[in-house]
Amino acid sequence: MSAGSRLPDDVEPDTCAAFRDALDRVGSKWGIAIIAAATESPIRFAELHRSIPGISRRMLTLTLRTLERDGLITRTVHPTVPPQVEYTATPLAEELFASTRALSDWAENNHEKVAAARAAYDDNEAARAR
Amino acid sequence: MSAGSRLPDDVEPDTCAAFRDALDRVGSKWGIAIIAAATESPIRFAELHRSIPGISRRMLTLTLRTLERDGLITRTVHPTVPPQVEYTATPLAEELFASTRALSDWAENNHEKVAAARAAYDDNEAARAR
DNA sequence: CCGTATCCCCGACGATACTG
DNA sequence: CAGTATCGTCGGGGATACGG
Repeated sequence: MSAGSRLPDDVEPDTCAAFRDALDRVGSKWGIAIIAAATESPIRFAELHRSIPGISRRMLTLTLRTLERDGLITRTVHPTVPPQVEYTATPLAEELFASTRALSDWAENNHEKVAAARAAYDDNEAARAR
Repeated sequence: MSAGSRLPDDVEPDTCAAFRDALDRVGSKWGIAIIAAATESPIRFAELHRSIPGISRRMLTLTLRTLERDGLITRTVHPTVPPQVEYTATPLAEELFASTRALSDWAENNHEKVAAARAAYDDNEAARAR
């Protein structure tokens, strides 16, 4: 975009800014799990709560609200007794979820390499401490 | 892996666990920016500090250590006076960075949709409050 | 030039109890 | 069933100052 600069090349701020932006949408502790659970079939609050181990009702509510606000989740209230509420991931969320795959795959494929690097690093540290 | 269950289909925990795992590596505030700045050419501490606006020396050091520990950044000390240290992203980090692209692209392409969704939601909220 | 050491703040998250 | 209210914790990250 810019003409050449003399510096060794500046960082592209746009790319990593966009990444941070994505994280603001889906980087929270439960965001992705909720979207994953709500893709392709509507799911009720209690089901959601059951299918995501460890989440509290509070965080479920909060995260759902954020996702809804960002247009990633649709909330449908059926005025029955007892009340019934269904959540569905929007197409936007499904695209987002798909874009997540590359990163997940990387993590899955390279988890061991990272673990090995850590072990080596920590070993070195321990040795240095002696 | 498991035989079929009767439930409406449980979430795949592996996928989103892997995503969370990736975030543990590169989800910190400055992680990606540092990797981006250190790809394809070694870069010195001070240069890094200059090319990433807003980062403190403290966070630069801390994040670099984590990345180094995970095998994503290589640290090379040249024993000169004054001291000179160069950081380079490893091939592993470059793969990781590449896997980041899909998400960044999504954010760039859909930023406006999200903004619109927010505006609509907040409008609704404001109306409901009256 | 390349970091470390301290102190502090704030927002994400969890636990628990209550409500329509 | 589907939330809300309140309180407390914990750690990431910023400001500042010092050291090799």
